[in-house]
Amino acid sequence: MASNRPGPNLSRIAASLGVSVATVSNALSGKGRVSAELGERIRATASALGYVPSQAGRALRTGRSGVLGLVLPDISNPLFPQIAQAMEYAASIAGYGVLIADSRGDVARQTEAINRLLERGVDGMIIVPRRGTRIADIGCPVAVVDTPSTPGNTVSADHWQGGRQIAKYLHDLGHRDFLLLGNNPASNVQNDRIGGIKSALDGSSRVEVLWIEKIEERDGAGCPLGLADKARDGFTAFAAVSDLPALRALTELQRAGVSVPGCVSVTGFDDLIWSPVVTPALTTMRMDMATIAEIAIAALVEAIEKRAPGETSEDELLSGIRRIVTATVSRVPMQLIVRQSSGPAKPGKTDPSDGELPK
Amino acid sequence: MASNRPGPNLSRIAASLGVSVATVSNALSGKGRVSAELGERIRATASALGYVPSQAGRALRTGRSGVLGLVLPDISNPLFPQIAQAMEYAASIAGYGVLIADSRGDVARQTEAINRLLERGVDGMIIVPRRGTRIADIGCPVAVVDTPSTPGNTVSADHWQGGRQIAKYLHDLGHRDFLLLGNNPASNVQNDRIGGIKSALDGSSRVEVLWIEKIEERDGAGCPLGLADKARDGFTAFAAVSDLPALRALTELQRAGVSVPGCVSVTGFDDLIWSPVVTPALTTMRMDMATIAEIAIAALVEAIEKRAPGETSEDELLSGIRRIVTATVSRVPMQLIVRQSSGPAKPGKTDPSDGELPK
DNA sequence: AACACTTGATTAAACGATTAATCAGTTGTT
DNA sequence: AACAACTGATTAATCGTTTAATCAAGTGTT
Repeated sequence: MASNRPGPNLSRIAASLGVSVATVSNALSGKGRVSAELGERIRATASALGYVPSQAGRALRTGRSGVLGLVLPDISNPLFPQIAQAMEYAASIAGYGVLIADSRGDVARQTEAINRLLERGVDGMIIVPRRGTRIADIGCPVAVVDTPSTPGNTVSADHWQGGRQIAKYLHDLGHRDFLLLGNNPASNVQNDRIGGIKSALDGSSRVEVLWIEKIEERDGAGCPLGLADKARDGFTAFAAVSDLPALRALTELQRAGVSVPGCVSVTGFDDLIWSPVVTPALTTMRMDMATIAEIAIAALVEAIEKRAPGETSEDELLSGIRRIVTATVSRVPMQLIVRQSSGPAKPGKTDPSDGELPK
Repeated sequence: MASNRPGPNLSRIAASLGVSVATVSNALSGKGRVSAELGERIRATASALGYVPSQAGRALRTGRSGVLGLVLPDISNPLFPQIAQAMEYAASIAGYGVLIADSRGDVARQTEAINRLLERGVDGMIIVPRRGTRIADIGCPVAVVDTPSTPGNTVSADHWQGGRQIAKYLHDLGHRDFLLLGNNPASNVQNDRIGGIKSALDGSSRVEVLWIEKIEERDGAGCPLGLADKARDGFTAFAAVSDLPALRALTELQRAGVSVPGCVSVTGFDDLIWSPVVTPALTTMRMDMATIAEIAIAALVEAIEKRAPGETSEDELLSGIRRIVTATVSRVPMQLIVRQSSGPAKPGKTDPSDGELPK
């Protein structure tokens, strides 16, 4: 009997005040011409009746759903909570909802996930690409959050600068022998971080890079990385390009009796959930996700809302080239978080028996 | 000039075949009466033109958006990637999209987040409540994923059984002195896990519970938990109710020179991302998120789709009481993942110098 | 041949909001 | 006084889909 959608609609408000729906719509959107007095009365009864505009009706008419898609091809990424939280917050401030899409780590299914979002009529998408995948042209504005060195990147943390900063910090502590730990050399983010670290270290330092996935291909997943041997070889700074390999390094070294930070220092990137609670707590570089999300969403929303209906001519021109939005600020500085896993480099050979600073 | 939504709509297909839109709609949905031959022709041209139905139009007409809301009040929870991934997958199979909502850990903002979802017209929601928050009646079907002991729980892992299982495993290894590590006693999930563990240990074992947040209230966040002292007191099994405290215990013990699993065993819950890669890799209990998500989504979808339009009478009856959906299977078994952080209990006093099995 | 069914299609009315076009008054200008 | 300009409101069309109601034609029964 009753209408299947709960709550009042525009016409119910209009009827209860004896005015037309158009006037109610105008009053609530503030667009047409409505007298101040009537406008006030309309707003009052609208909120009294608990009016909630129907997104479906609005979407149908305006052609905009008010929803953005968030594509994280590597959803198992421990950064996901941070990203999702920041994006959802920034989007909700801008009046948008966030629809998630997952391609279960499979690069081929990334397209499928994107299509699902398009079918749901998202107005734009935020894509955090997996390992430098290039984003093909899709039918809506896209913000790409990867790394500044990637062509087409909209906004991201300044991974290179982050690398320089952690390198400088360790160098200032006296470290001259750096073992860098990465997962996969195909990752633009990891390469930038490593590039930044290397660029900050002049010829006075020794730098070696260990790619974990390559080692695992040979020795199996979860295999030991032989870091204690590296410590014996004189490496004192174990700088991982993410907190996951940093944690791996920390536990492997600890297990082998190498004291951290007594003998060697271990640092990470991203300030993941566990970094403050492990012992010793992890020194790391944090991304300013809130700012990154804010910029990405703002750029996206601008691209969505500036396109007045019926600009297909210019649109066609753009779509052939790219629909990837740009932002004036595209690199957001990273922040050094100093905790207990890093300390002054011990002069001379590493001695597993010293440096047990308790606490 | 051109229509602002790209791609063809029903009427374009209808026009190009010289039939009515209703016939096209019937053919594509398979609902009305259409001759087999024409139906085939319609489907062919629809896919040839790349027809994608407008969710907005459909939503407006049917009153259903095809979108579910996912509410995770504690989004910084490291389980989030697992949950989001599983839910999104199960939902996409059922033809639904997933809109995320975050209340930034703030219990008060949970209502706000739920309202945002309602305003976007979600057809139902999955709520993973924060620490036993009771879900008030909201305007749509809700699936609650918490713990079987919570009233109103739709489906969840069988945390109690998981506790029994890990306890039995450790007991069989010879452990008799258990230190259980939890974060917060207000969490139903953690209490159930602890309850399960305790229930599996008869009088022959010593069991003590450490609530980390209580210790941190006194000593500050990230403070040492004094676990090495506990090991000295004779505790050999450190069973945490989540992998985060387990990792904390592991690193704190290692740092203090207590060998794991040589001197003591450490176990966790949830099989979080880092569990396989730390040294020693963490023995833990895994939830079957895929199954949980499948059940939750199925129950939700059934509640959504069974409600024929205009059942407000019965609806009113229900809404006053509860709109929380139920599933026939409400507890999903957990799975023991044995890795290297657990081993046989050493008889006699703990000696920090032994048990360095280098794998 | 008159009638009832079935089949295959069309017509038309929603769903709820937005907005261009229009209209009736009122005020202002010359 | 006549006309323009402005104000405050209404009318009506539109977005794309679904679906109940209707209709025309063919089939079968008596």
